Amino acid sequence: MPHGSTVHEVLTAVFQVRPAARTIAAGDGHHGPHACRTDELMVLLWQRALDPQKGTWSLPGGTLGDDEDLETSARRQLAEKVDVREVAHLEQLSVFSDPQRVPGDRRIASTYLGLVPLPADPQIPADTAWHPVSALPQMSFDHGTVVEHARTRLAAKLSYTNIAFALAPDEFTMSTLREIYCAALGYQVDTTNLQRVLTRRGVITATGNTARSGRTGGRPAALYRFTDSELRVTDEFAALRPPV
Amino acid sequence: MPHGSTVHEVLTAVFQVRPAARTIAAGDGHHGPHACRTDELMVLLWQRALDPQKGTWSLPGGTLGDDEDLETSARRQLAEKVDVREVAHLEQLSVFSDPQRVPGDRRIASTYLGLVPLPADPQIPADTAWHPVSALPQMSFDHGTVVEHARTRLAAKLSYTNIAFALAPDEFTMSTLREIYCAALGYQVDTTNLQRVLTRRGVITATGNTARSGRTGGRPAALYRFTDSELRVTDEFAALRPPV
DNA sequence: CCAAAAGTGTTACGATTACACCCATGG
DNA sequence: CCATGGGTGTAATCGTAACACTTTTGG
Repeated sequence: MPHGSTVHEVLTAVFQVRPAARTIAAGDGHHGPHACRTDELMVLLWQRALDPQKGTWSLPGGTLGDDEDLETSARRQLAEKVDVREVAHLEQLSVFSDPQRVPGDRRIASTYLGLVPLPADPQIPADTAWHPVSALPQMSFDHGTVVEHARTRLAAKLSYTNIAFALAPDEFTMSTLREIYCAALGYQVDTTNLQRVLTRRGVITATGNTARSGRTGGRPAALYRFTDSELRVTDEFAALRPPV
Repeated sequence: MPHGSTVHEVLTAVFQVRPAARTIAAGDGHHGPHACRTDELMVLLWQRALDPQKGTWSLPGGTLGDDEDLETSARRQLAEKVDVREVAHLEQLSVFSDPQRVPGDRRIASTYLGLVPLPADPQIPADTAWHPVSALPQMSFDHGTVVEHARTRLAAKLSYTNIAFALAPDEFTMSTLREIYCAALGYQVDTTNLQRVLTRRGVITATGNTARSGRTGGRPAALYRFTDSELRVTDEFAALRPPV
């Protein structure tokens, strides 16, 4: 065999919608009536302290163990290495198998998309940080491509599945849910229509409870929850639907 | 290490729409005006001559080589082992990584969906045969699950991409295309609407040529071709479309 | 009473489906 | 000239987008 060993690794793009930690220039105090600015979709990365590619940012992950399957491995890596346990949804993306994708021994990477719901704020190690998906730092190897795939997959599934359950808190107002969709999709979403679409499809259910109004007044919002806490396809066919 | 070696294998579910080779009871000579009966979606399988699971049917594939990536490997296996080279589209499905999925040394399987267009009729080895996806034989290991995933993926993508280019001949009539969609989806599709949907989306283009009418008469059909010969998403968002 | 936030209703539009009807060809 | 398959047109439907308007709260 011309090669040394081949190992199989797992890489996970962990996403969460989080308050944007940007330094806002003071004076720009006005928000449009539907501004999607406060929250942003972020991805969890750690910075390499050693070569190769010292200083670049990597996805959490590691080598697949002999007795675990990929999903188990992904969950283990997240728990052990970045202390993240609140992953509400984990799904496989594609495999990166180019023999030259990393220097040294061959590493075949199976990649995952992981979603962490809103209230969680895991303690993460010092070399680890959340980065806005819209402004990634210098990424290691092909990890930037993985994040891009993950973002694309998430945006697509927001449109025809209930996948947002894994980004939202247990109970939420429509405004909060709208923030989440805006952050994840990267464009404005109308609250009214969001409510109607998700209700029609049975994705969300009103709990009957209401939130208190904020300090600035305003009518108290009704609270909703996701009907299921597991991925469900709600609009399978864009066209050529099966006959009733 | 408690284990022997771990190998990475590639398995491909190769689909083609083919005439159903069923023994039809004579006398049932009538077809409904839109019968989707003549053609059927079939998958290429080979029968194991040795244990484990001797006699069961397997997907074509094999071990990943040291210097090739997964897609290259899949193409190589199909060319070498079942002599199939006319694969117009190949895409990754999921990875099967359960340590116990096959007896003996661990095998991690990356699975693929491959599509062969209509006019092709590759010479296949003696232990190999096309089987209707709707009536699979006794399958080896988890290969039945792979076929099921592949079928689901194909059906979904028929609805929002141009993936049918990889099942259709270069030039075709709408009737032929309808046969293909019916076979792949497993339910009736209206020719008129199929034409309109695909034309509106720019998926198919009229070539200007016409086919000759059959022996029984009938108006000659216009010929079409797919605009692209590579996968393209034509209807990304079922809902929550980005604002214009 | 005013601003702010939430909820409701209405309209318009786009895409798809279903189906009736007209056209061209071979026997 | 008639059966057969192909093509065109139209109406009904469904779901979503856009937006104006009403309701409820805090100051």
